[in-house]
Amino acid sequence: MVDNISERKKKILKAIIQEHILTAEPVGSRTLAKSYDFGVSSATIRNEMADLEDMGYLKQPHTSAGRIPSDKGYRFYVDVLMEQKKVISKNLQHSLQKLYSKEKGVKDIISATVKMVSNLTHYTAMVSEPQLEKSKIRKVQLLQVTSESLMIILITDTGMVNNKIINLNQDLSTKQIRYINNYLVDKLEGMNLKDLDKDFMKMLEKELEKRINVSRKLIDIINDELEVLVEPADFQIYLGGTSYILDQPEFNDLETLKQVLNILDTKDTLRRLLGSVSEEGVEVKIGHENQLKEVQNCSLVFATYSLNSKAVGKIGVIGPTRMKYPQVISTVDFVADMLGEIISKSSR
Amino acid sequence: MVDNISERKKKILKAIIQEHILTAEPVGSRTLAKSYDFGVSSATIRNEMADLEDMGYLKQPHTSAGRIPSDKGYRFYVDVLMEQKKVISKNLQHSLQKLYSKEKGVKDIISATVKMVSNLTHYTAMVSEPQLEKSKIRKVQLLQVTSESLMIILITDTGMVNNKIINLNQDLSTKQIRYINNYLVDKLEGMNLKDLDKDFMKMLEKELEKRINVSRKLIDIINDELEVLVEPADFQIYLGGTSYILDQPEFNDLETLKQVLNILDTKDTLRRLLGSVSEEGVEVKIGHENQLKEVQNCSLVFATYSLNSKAVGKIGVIGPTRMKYPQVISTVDFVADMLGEIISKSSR
DNA sequence: ATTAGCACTCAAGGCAATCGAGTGCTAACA
DNA sequence: TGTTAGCACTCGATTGCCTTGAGTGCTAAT
Repeated sequence: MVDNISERKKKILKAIIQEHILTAEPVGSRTLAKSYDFGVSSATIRNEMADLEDMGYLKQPHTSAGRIPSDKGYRFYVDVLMEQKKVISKNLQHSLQKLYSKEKGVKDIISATVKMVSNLTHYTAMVSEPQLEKSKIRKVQLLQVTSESLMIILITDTGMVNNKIINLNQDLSTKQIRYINNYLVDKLEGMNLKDLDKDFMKMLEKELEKRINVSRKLIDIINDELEVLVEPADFQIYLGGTSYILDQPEFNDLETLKQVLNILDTKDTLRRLLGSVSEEGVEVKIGHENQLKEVQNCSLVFATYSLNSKAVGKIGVIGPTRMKYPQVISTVDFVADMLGEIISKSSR
Repeated sequence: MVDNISERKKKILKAIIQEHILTAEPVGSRTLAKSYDFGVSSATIRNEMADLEDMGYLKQPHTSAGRIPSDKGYRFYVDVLMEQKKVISKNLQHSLQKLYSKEKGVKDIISATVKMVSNLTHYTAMVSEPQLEKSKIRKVQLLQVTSESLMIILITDTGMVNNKIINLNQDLSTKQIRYINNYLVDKLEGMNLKDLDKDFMKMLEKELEKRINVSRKLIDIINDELEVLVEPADFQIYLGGTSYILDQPEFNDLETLKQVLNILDTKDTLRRLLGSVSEEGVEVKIGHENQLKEVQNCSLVFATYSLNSKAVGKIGVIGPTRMKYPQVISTVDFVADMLGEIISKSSR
């Protein structure tokens, strides 16, 4: 259902939202008439504001106060009213590239990114690692660690390196290891990780058993460990700028503050918060549009970043619904692109 | 300089501190006389309290209030007065072991530990990974990733796995790689990481250059990357239970709260906070005993954990100076032991 | 449709009074 | 000489009251 909303109402709504984002205070008709030049009196604006409140774009904290935007108001602002900022200075771009240049691997790049985004936006930022199920296996390697334990190492085309120790509880000859290794290399390299499902594991198990002269139990172990290794449920999320939350007057209340910090403290909920990597481009979740009730007075802005034009991870910002959407959206968008590029380059 | 302090004063001081730890309020002579049975009147206690204040163990927030312990008071409490809690229930021990059993590697074990400690103590907890410079190299492996890039993998006896991609910008034959690999294995495995210093790298560089038929530049690159890989400066610190800070009334003030959260948000300062792994056993830093002024209204309790009876990492708790020292100290101590055991087992 | 005017509302801030937990001091007592 | 009862005093916290002022909604005039 599309509200029929006059040009003047739009202008006023936009002004109210921008003013509120700046001041964090309820906006009254007087101030509005003074600061902005609408060519109408405060009384007229009052009427328009009353209309906008009826339509659900604004609300009043209490009877004798000005108006603040509702979630719906912000939504309309983001979708329609707001002017996109597209300009990121070349300077910035350059200094970012320099910042990245001395990092050690994907994980370090992500650490640096999350710090950067939070510093640029002055909100708390988070970045998820490239998701395994979106990646291809580039390299598999078994490595003997002790006489009874192996390490399996997995390198993906997204530059992620996973590894896990496998305890065999029995000796294995170098030759046997080499054989299994070659077999795994042959079967797994180049494979999409999402195809590495139960069926495939069964098949792998059978074939291994048929071909080589090791106990069934051993193969079981190796398979189990491999399965855990590619478990998608526990990808890391990097967090930065937590203390920026405290700058926001809407979190002066300790109870709400605690709710949010609790969310940020638990990797599990963080993962749910970021959600799955599906949509392309920038996504904005305002207040009650979020599933988790603990963050329904927050807004989230995220973008996916891609390797080889395949979305593999997310980068996001969390702040109060009264957020500087234009800046944040353009920053997140820009950095996401950048991050994709850098990771591609570093893992090429 | 040892204060001569009577038994009765000790008893009173101990009572004041325990009362204050419980209530977070200044403790007055009236309440003290009522709750505890000293067999003397509040007036006498008042006199004793005045003495204790003169000696520096107590202080008054303002003239007409009760007393609260000073840092010196807490120090005396921890060193002399406090009764150590030594009992950790078998139940707990068991459930911990179970919790650990399904973890993937050292890093996951540490994640679980930090969460556990914060939940047990209700303070913010931190754990550092096993420090590289304390470890031996157990395994080195070069792995060809693409035609122009290698990965070098390093496994230590502490179970840490480090890796780094090396971009060569030139092709290298499998044979050459195998040669370099074997050379590195031969030279590095079994070596103490702290001996891998500039001199050693120089030597390595020279020898490699002499023996194999690759460009000087290539060797430079490999050496550089290896150097970065064993850089001790950037070991991770895992953090958990950040939001417990908010439960403490002493951090109701947003300014002090922000100071502390800022510290916790920056890995670098966190590292300084935990400090180097030197002393054995449990260490308690109370208020101004801390170097960083941002945490001088906090207390830190940490213990080192050891692998093969060599201290390799730290596990710590941060909270207000009004901390439940007996519980925290015994918990941290216990978990540190446990963690060492578990990691040893998992990386054996 | 717009606007000036006016009565009304209500959070916030200032102020004074009160409360009460706690102190220090003094004088009496064992 | 150490202990205690008693008392005046202090001072933060709480409470209630008043004022202020930004803001609204309604009405009547333009």
